[in-house]
Amino acid sequence: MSHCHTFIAALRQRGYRVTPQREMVIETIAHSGRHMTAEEVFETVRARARAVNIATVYRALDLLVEEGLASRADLGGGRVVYATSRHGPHVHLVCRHCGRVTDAEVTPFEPLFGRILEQYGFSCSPQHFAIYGLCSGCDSGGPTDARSPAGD
Amino acid sequence: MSHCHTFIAALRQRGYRVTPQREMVIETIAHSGRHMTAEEVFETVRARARAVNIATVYRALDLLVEEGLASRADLGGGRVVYATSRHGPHVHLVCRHCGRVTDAEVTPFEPLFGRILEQYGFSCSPQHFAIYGLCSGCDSGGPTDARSPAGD
DNA sequence: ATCGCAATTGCAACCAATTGCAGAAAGCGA
DNA sequence: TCGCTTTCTGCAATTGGTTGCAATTGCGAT
Repeated sequence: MSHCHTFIAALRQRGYRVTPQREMVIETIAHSGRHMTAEEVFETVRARARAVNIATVYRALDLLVEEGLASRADLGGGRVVYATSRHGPHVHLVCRHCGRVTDAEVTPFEPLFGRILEQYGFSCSPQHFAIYGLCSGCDSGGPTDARSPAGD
Repeated sequence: MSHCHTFIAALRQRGYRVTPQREMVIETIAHSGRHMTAEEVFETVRARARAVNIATVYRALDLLVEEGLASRADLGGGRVVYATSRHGPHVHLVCRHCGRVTDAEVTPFEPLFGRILEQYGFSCSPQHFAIYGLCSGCDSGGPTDARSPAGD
């Protein structure tokens, strides 16, 4: 189901070496079926082979992203998550109050992205960034920033 | 034009102390009229008072954001920029190839944000994040950048 | 103007992520 | 299967940003 062998074969085919470390990183993100931070990947890999170094995990993830086999999404605030490219594209809605991440369909964004392309010549990559805001729980009660009562 | 005294008065009114460090940070971002990184603010402040510590600049900027007097935009890849709240809201389009930032109007986004609010109960804060993608120069194939930075 | 206290700062330790380098090992050819 | 070459890994040092704490200082009370 997770097609690890596909990713591994892709690496080999492109002249990269297949090492146990890379194999475990691939299996980790492929089996999880969700987005993971590098730290989470590291912990999972380390449960199987304690000697693996975190620098290696970062480098393996970078390689996968570079080769288009995985995607990296920057959720802001230093949170970066990875998933295999088989994890379909979607938009991350990140609550800037509670930090919760909601995955949203890309479809409703497409007309807007088309318009941005027309107007600014800029083609959006929705899976690579996060939309900041407030989720339903935090919007109703919590105080927010973003307003300047002292304006002028 | 930069209304530093307004921000300073706002701080004092809310019970925060007005220190030379905070004053210089406020003046720096208010006078620049653009987005600045913490490092840039630090360098500017340090040109006036060498002894100021960068941790203080970070804390001052955090406070301003917390109090709604400044806005923080996370451009991804660890790039975080600050501006006073007088700098009107807009969306940052960040090219993930050449790194160029284009400021876009918020207006065309609003219907979409309304729809996201309906569907997910999530209210977007467009000035706080960046839209990743490829600018016209990088999208067309050529890695060379030929676009002028659209304001800021 | 001075006092006193709590907020604020500078310092240094800390943390997460990145990088240079020497040794280890993947994978090719023999 | 055995070396050889080149890549890859682990380690340790480094970087950019954050945090705990003692010393400093803004500012209201006196």
